[in-house]
Amino acid sequence: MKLNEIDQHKSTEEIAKNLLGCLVVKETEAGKVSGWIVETEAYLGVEDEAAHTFNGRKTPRVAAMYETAGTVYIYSMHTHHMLNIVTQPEGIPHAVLIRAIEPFEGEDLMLMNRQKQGVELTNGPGKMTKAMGINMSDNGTNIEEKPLYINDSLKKIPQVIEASPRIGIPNKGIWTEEPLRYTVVGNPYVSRKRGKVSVDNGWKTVLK
DNA sequence: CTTCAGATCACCT
DNA sequence: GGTGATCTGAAGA
Repeated sequence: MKLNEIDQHKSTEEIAKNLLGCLVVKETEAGKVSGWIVETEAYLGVEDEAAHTFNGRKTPRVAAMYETAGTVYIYSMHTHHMLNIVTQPEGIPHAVLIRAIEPFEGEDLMLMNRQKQGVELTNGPGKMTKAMGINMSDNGTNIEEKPLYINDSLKKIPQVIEASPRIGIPNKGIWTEEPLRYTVVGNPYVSRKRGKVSVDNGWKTVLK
């Protein structure tokens, strides 16, 4: 499948916004799980102090970041995994972190993986990867191919997209405050959410 | 409701 | 040996 959202001519910030509303799908032996992306963050390669590739750092762990657009980069930390998608041509280590999803298919499988209910199922980067069964075996694979892929033919459109500072980035100069985090306003699965939930979970009504 | 410490480990220095 | 792109449960306001 060809992904319109990952166009190498677009900026990483633009792609981060376009990915909101896309469906992430993981197919495992146990079954299929999927959910709509409701929260992303942009990481801007060598100049971004908050990125793992700041100042051109290139170690085995971050190697996938330097691959072509659409490559999956998994970062593990504190026994949690985080899902990233490379956004630029080979050699330019920009990526978008998928921070939260709204469950669609396979919610029963997510419940088994997480032992949590409601928004706690997928409202954070480590939570959604655990719920969907995403792990290091997905590192370096392509987001346009199974078993982990994005389906943009069922895309939802956010009513309002909000930009805010990224989470967990202290003491990184201007990069701590830079609004590179994008959320679907009013969606209950957005992490660290305050305020109330919108009708339709913040999605525009489908008019087809 | 909000804040905070501890878990726990791969990877870097 | 030190450090996190986090999560959780417990304690405080």
